[in-house]
Amino acid sequence: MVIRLLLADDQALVRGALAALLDLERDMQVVAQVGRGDEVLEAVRSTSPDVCLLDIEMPGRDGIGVLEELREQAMPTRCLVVTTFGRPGYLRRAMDAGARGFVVKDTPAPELAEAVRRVHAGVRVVDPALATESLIGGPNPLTEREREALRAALDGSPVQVIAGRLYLSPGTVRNYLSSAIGKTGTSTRVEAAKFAEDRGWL
Amino acid sequence: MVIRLLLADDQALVRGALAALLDLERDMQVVAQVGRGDEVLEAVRSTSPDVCLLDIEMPGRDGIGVLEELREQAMPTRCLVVTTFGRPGYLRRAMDAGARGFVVKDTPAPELAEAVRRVHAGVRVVDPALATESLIGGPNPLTEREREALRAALDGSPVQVIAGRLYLSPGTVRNYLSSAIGKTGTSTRVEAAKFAEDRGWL
DNA sequence: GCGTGGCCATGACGTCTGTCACCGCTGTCG
DNA sequence: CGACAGCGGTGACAGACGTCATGGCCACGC
Repeated sequence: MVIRLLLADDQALVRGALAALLDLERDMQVVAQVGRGDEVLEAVRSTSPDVCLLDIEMPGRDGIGVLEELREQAMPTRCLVVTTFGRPGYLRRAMDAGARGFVVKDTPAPELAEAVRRVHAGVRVVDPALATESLIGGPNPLTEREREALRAALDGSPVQVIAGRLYLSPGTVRNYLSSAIGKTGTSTRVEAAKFAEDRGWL
Repeated sequence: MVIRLLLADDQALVRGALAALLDLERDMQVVAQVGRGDEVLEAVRSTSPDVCLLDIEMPGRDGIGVLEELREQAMPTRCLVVTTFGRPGYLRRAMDAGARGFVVKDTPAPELAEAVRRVHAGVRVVDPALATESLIGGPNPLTEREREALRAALDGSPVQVIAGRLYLSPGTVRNYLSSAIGKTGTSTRVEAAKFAEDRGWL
């Protein structure tokens, strides 16, 4: 009656350390570890774990994408997202994408095992502090196009380059960015992009 | 004859997991864990560990600052920096600040214990891939003022704001940023700032 | 049917940005 | 001493940026 676990985290050290920690629990067993998002599905297929621990930021495919992929394939595995600092927007998107739990790596270690047990039992687990932060942050006011423009503006690229990446006219891009600047209460597109990114709006 | 360890990492889960991993080694014992940079010195004083594992990004005081502090206080502890993805500039600055080793969290777990042993034995340990990356990155071509201007430009602030923070004329700031843009081969200040940050030039 | 809102675009406007030339001042090194 | 590099500033200029008004197109809801 052990809970079979899969760990997905790009940092090998963290992954191995988490495995060591969870393997100490008598009712848990780590049956697979992967370092890339696009390796999760295959690992789930071959080992059929009870619970997946997913990081958000991974090469290959990010945690949100993995959740969507697992749901599309109707895999019975329940997923607990374990990620670095709480971007409230990630919480919303992760739960929408099918996550059964969401905790940050800053939580005390003993709580993780308990969160795994609750997820395995079918209970949804969300870090309470994150949940409140997510509510006060409010919903995402940006349109899809505004988000795309902001994502492309994150690195400071000129409007012409952004327009090229989005196959849009430079004027249109400037309009979207101007709108996003207004909605975020900032004064430059880079500030708006960072503001939105911090809230997980991108 | 066990190696006494102190762990400093802001993510409680990672910290606890690393402790679990390293405590499995017969010749190691974790004697202290802290989650903030400004708690390291006191912990070192009270537990006098043989080796410190330091993260770079921590609240309170970053890893580089901790290294400088420990050296100022002439603490005999040897420090191994264990951080997320390799910013070559961090490597250089960490070693200059007194680190005895530098590895990324992406390294295979078994190598960490070995790195700890080598640091404890007085050998300097540097991830080979990072060392080469640090060399090809070349030296930092930016002047002190250019770095300050870039740091203040990282969030996309307008020149006026940057000038206010640096107590400089807007024109001067523009000149520094223009110079930095030229040196980095970029075309906007935000791109230049990100470019420099990636190389640890800030 | 008609208002609403997102999408895409254009044009005009004023401001900000990036570049360049040039100034003086301070050190430092041959 | 003169050459040189960094620091701080000014002025001018082309181009980029942010704002606004306006237009057409489409989908949705009352």
